[in-house]
Amino acid sequence: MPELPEVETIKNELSPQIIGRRFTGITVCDAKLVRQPSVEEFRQKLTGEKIISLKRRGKYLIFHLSGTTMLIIHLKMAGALLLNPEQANHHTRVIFHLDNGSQLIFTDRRRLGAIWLVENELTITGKLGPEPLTPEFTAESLAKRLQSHKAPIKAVLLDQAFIAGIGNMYADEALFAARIHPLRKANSLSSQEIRSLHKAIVDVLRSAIDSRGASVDTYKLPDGELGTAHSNFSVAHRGGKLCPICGTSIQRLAIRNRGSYFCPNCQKL
DNA sequence: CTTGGGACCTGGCTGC
DNA sequence: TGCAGCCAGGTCCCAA
Repeated sequence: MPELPEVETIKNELSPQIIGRRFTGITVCDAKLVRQPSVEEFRQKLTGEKIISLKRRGKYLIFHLSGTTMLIIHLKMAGALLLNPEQANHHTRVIFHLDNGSQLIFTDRRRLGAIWLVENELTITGKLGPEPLTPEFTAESLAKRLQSHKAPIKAVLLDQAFIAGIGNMYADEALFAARIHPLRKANSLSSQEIRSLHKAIVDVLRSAIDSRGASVDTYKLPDGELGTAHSNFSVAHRGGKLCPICGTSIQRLAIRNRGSYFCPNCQKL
């Protein structure tokens, strides 16, 4: 599932391949994924545009273009961006043709992904909370903002308006690393626990980026390779397996209809 | 404002 | 063997 480390990795590995290239044509195989504007307008406006830079905000990929618009892509659950894949993929939704003959292919088995072409990126990303890997994200700012939330800490970490980029896997991993039960009310954490959580969030995300993301389910890098961050997971996607610290069986709990994995011994309520 | 539940979407897996 | 139903989860929408 693409979360912050996966989208960051895609951005890093795609950038040198596509910066400076121009779109020579767009093939839309599944109109559902093009959210804005109409498919026809999308194709017309994007064709001929040059890619100036590639950025990430939360889990969104943002292509800055030579004209006044920008291309924004969200991979949601099962999306991937593949550059010149060797095999045809029957989940291909959109093909971006580049002026060096390359094809950038958006595949998405579950059709949940989304693409926009907008004048102002804030119409899409404006509601996002702080980026966890920037200096603005401190233990102090985290503590202050947690005070007004009494929902389970797991639910608050998944709220993109509270903090951008954390998804189900890395929320579970960060809470485990900080030894915090996912059902703890956000405003009940001690300042020591908040410092641990802040460090855990940063460590978990940085470590996953170092491993080029986690390839659970369908996540692939633009060159078709897999990330390895999932092999370092302690609890995420490890229901019934043993806690690497104490050997207790990892439990699953549904929070906001999301599977939450934790160690009942290391993360007590 | 915060919160929590359902919907979207497809495919792999499980159990009868 | 077939098939119903669960599970995976990022985000939007709506109701309380």
